[in-house]
Amino acid sequence: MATQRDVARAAGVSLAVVSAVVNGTSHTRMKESTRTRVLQAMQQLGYQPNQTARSLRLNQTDMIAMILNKIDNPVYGPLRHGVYEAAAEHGATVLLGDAETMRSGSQFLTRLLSQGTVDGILIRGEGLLDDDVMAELSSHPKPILILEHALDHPWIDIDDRRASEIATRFLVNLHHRHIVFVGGSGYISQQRYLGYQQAMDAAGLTPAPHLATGFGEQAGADGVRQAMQAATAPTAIVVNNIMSAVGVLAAARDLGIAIPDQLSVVGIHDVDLMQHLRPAVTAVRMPMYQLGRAGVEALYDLIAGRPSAGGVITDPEPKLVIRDSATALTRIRD
Amino acid sequence: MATQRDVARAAGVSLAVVSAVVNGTSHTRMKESTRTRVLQAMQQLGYQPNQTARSLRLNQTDMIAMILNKIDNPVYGPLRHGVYEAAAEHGATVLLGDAETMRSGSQFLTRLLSQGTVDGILIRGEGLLDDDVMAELSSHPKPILILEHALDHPWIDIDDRRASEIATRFLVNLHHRHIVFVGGSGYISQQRYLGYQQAMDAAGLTPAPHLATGFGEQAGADGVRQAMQAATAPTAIVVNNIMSAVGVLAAARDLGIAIPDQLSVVGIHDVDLMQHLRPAVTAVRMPMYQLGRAGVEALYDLIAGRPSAGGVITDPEPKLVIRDSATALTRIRD
DNA sequence: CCTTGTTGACGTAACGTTAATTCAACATAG
DNA sequence: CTATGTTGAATTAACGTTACGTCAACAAGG
Repeated sequence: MATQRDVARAAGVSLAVVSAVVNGTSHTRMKESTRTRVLQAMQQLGYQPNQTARSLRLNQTDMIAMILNKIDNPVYGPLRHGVYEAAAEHGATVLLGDAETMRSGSQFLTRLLSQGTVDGILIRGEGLLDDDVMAELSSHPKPILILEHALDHPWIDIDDRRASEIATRFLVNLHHRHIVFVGGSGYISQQRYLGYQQAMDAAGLTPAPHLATGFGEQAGADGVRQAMQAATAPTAIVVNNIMSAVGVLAAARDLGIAIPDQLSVVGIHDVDLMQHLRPAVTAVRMPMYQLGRAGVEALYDLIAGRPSAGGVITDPEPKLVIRDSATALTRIRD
Repeated sequence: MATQRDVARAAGVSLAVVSAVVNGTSHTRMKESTRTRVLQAMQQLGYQPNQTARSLRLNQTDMIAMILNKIDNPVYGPLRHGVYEAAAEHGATVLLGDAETMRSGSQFLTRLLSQGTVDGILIRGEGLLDDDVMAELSSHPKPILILEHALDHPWIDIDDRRASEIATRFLVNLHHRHIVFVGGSGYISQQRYLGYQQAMDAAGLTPAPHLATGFGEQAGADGVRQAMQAATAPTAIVVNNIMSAVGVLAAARDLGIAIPDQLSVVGIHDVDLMQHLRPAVTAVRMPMYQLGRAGVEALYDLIAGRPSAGGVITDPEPKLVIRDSATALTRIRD
């Protein structure tokens, strides 16, 4: 492939001029005629800049890594979009990795740890990374930003507590009194349980214990089964994880429980799928796209050595999307 | 950060020795004691190799790009796993891009086209890339492998025709006679329609015209609605796209059609979600993981200048996973 | 004794880019 | 006419690696 040297030779100018043309440096000036001559030579030779050489020289790769705990989770779709978009605006490309494969010594981790791979790292799912992996990453000279609540790193997160509070309050307003929270483990589930608790308390209702069955479809199914075994079965469920909601629907059908007539369901996080399920699932939409964008901006603040704006995103609030899986309780029970 | 030069100084050896220790070169030899001294110095200084410099020197980045037409499609989960795994075995990292954002002049495309970004490119969804984008990519000196049927490039694909043939034959064996194919546009849908046609012909049945409603949930719903409007409504449907199957279930429910009692449904491609829907969806599992692995291997053949094994993957055959969405037709209609 | 081979290492030239430094040619002001 | 600027460019030193070529020291074989 043609290099700047070839272009310089073809255009009859020095290397410096070609470089200046390539990235519009003001320091090395030239006549407009020279510029076009260089541009023509580039065209003719099919010159393509060499990223590697550029990165070496500038000590900057224009790549950032994003590590997700479960890359397949559809809630990450908008997050990824936000990150890709914002990264592109910064002229950067995204290297996507899965937390599950990030073991110590793995190819991806080794790559990340080596110099000149990425300019910064975004992580969602810090809790799922082994401690030694986090330690290795932390020793990396490039900045790290966590896309959830964190203690040892700059972070930015969505308002999980508020989301479940909104979901719970919605059910309270539909006259439900026995509402249960089907959740999982970890800080995020805990926050969501807190929001549930808060809304229950505010309504003068007794919060049920946290049914921490885990993540995913099976967890939702398990949650429903456990909940329905209680002395007084709940009339409504707040589901921690949107994929769990799928399991909740399945388990309810299997148990012969009609949704929403016998059991109302509200999910946290909204994905396209929810509107195509039957019944379509009422869910709280979280600003994942904005989280992605804000994460990249904060990371670039860090990269530039500027103070980075972190904390919980409150501007686009979690938003309830009402569909068919929750309905008002007409027959008051106790 | 410490460089090889620093390590060399600390260990009292030359640069060449450090480099040899780092990548086990046989040309430059050394005493075992020297080797351990270098290793110790590395440890002490926290030396991390610089990928960028390495790439520049070797003209090889140990990265490959994978471009998917709809990155969020869950059927790509196993494909991605296969690609990531096989790439890691080759010491390479994967740069994931979405065909939707690959416009001419976009950040990602520009990056791909520049030298020293990736060693090769994997594409699924060639048809969705603009012609000028494909032309630009093709002019790239690094090899390109298409993960579906292609004319202008080496390719490797799954057996779509066989898949729908299997699905259709299954329904035929359940005594269905009015079977319809809900599909979309493009080569893949066409192949699947062909498989359907083939199975229908083999059973002496008349294939219905291709109901090409597109991709995704809405397409599935549209397909059902159209199919049920026919003079003789079908008793079974083969759904081209797995996400369409979700839409089929929803539309059937909305129309008051019981699945599988009034309408049997078989999907092509299987994803976790299918077993959690109600009814759980009978589907043909495609070897997407193997496609990913085989794609990487073929790409590395190309990179090494070896002849690459392409064509349709037949070893793990498409496999029917029987669940609850299809049942035998007992009441013979006409 | 010289020749040949082996062990263990060193020096250095690239790879392609960027940016600091230098400089010739010419114009303008005093 | 000289001093001072400006325009338009060329030279060159890195950035961190890798691998080729070289070489000293020593051993063994004739």
